[in-house]
Amino acid sequence: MPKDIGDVDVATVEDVVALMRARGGRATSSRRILLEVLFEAGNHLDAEDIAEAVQLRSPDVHISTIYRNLEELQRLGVIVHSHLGHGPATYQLASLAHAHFICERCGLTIEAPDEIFKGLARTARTKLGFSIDPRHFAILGICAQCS
Amino acid sequence: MPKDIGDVDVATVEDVVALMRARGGRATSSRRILLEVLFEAGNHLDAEDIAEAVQLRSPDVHISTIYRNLEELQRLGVIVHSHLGHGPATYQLASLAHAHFICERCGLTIEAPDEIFKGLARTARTKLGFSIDPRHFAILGICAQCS
DNA sequence: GTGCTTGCAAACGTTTTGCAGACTC
DNA sequence: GAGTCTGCAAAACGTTTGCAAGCAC
Repeated sequence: MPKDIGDVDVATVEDVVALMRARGGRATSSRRILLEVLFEAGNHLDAEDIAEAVQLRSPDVHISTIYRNLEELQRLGVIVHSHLGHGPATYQLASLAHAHFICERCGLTIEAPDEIFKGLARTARTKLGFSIDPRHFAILGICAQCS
Repeated sequence: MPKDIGDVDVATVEDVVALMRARGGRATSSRRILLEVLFEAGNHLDAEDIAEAVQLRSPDVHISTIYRNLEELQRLGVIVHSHLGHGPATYQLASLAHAHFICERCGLTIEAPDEIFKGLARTARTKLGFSIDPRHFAILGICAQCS
């Protein structure tokens, strides 16, 4: 699966900080801590989860700062967000993004390997001229247990 | 593509009203008008669109009544809702539901034919035991014009 | 009359915004 | 010092809920 438009490969917190400074941004400690959390943590973190983790290291970082920095990091292509259901969006490093299957009955979340979309990607491109990126919204359905 | 769990085939407003009464519900005029709107209108109507259309015929119907009735109609399997982007959900008759491809750049919405998902559906079932219903969340990507 | 349904207002959860002060460069 | 970034409060957005009055049966 192709990366999202604008995805950037960055391996460390300092890489991203350098990128932000190169664009005229400042290297603030909220940003560094937010990035540390994103690099260390697992997937499927929503803004609230991230805020809690950041606040363990710096209690006064406000959730609006989290949102503003998440937005900026998306503009830079460092992270992406996805919608796994009706709740809050989840954020992850762009390089780790993947699609999800979610069971409508039990909520089970399966991280879908990219190969599974190869056929659909080819058909959508040849029949509709459309290049899919199946990672933004989850695909609902019924899991093995529930069916 | 299989229908959503609980989908019901109903051809007319009166069919649905009869169904609701059979379950102990009342045949109110807000409900009839809401159903008329759903049967007459095109796809991709959000709650606000529906409320406006209903209010042309009965100005005092409140949007909370619209939401309550939409929810009940979903419980009965008469309609489904889908998420085409970051805005409000859209509602349609379950029998007309279909998947969507949406361009991340220009917003173009393609109504995806069900056959296009056959391969993915088979792979997901055999590899993951998961039966997909690709109609709830749109699939993002880049359209022919934008790429 | 029973009890489902409605309108209204108020709350909800998530996200965005305006502003004045604080910080980075 | 210029301009970015922050915390806070408040608003925005789509949706849900509590309640008392209204309506279908």
